[in-house]
Amino acid sequence: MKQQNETQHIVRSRIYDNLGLISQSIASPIRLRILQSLANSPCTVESLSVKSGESVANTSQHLQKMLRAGLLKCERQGVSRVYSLANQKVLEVWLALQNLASELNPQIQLDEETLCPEELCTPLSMLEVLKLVKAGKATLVDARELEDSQGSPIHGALHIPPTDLKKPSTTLAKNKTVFVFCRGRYCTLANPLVEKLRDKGFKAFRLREMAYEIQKQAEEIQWN
Amino acid sequence: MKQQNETQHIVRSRIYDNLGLISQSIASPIRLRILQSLANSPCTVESLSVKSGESVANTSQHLQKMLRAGLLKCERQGVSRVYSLANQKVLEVWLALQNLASELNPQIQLDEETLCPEELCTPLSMLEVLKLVKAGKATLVDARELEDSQGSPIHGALHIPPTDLKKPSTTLAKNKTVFVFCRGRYCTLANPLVEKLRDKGFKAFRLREMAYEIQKQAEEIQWN
DNA sequence: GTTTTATTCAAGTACTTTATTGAATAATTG
DNA sequence: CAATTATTCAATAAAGTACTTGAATAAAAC
Repeated sequence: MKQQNETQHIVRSRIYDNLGLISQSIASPIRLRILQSLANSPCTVESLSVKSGESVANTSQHLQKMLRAGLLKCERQGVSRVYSLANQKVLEVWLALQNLASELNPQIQLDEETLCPEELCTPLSMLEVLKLVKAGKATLVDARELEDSQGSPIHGALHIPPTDLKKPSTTLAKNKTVFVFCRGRYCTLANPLVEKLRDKGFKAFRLREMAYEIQKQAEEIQWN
Repeated sequence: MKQQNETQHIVRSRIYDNLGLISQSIASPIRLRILQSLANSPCTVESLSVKSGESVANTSQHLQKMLRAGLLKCERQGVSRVYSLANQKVLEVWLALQNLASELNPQIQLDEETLCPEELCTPLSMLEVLKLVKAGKATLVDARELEDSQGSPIHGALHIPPTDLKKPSTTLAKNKTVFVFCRGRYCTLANPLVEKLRDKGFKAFRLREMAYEIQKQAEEIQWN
């Protein structure tokens, strides 16, 4: 009995040490940026280095830290190595952290409002939006870069990349409300598109959610 | 337009810095232990120091780190200060982290099995268990210490603290299955109780979930 | 109003993490 | 097979974090 308690104590310590390691491996602004990039599409070291604004060597080191903790996987593709999330649970932690932050910190609330103004956002819940889309009463638009749109495609969404802003190559049904999403609450790609569409007389709104959240919600609808 | 992009860049940097700060503030085995303790009931510095096995001064410093990040709140109660979670979103991050860890790391999977053996656990989902309990076909038992049971009481659960193991002061209906919960997947308080009940001829199982998860699920049932 | 109790603070040392540099590697291309 | 490309490695300096110690604080009890 005493021995058993000792074993439990050791095992528990090992668990908490491992949990510490995993949480350490996401605990840095740069690594969170990387995670956010990888949330949308797998990337090479160089492209992550550009996106995060860090040197290649530094980016590589951050990637390896997360790789060692098991958060990422890495595969060769020609000359490059392509990193991606090991697992969708990584995204769940990242989302939980975003939710926590915006609840805890008034500064973050203000900053989120700057990037993703209330006025542009729909008052509807994502569930309601998706139901409208499914019923053919609304159009869902993906405003992300081509790379991300291909990395995590959303079924039923029309892709209008930032490059198409000036010369919109697609025609949207005028009588349907348009809901635009991008890489989530800290991304502003959807904003100019919503504004442009409103100028043209559309009813247009942006969603705060990132593609993964939309995908997840859409899957849930399937089963009900 | 250029200026707007610059503003967005600054704002985004500030958000990521803040997110980094928050994630830093949970990234340590000791602080995760503290979080786990606080998930069940508010605690004084001294009791957390005992639970985590660290000196009072060190515990206090860890607490202040989380307090500064906004994760905790603190109020005086007589001579002592009582710390508690600022917000349930903190728990959501902690749970997401646990889920991630047990998916990523085979070592953690093994260790979890040691603390919370499959053989003791119910194959039913928590939703199914709660429905049985609600229908009066099963008994829900809280195996936590008195302090935790009072800190986060679960409506409809019968409390059998560890001290009651030898002289069970309560009588359970023999014809109902018994489901026991404690502080969650790294806690072993429920195990001896389940074994004891099985010896006595009960159908008894433990739940892996912590009180907060049970509470949350129970609330969801209310609305359906 | 002195003592007790619970907690924090300040200072110090040991350790870890970060970003930078330039060299090393290893698959691919010419 | 030499050159190119994408990435990692190794070494370093600077910054930040962790734990300990003993003193300081501040509310409560005597």
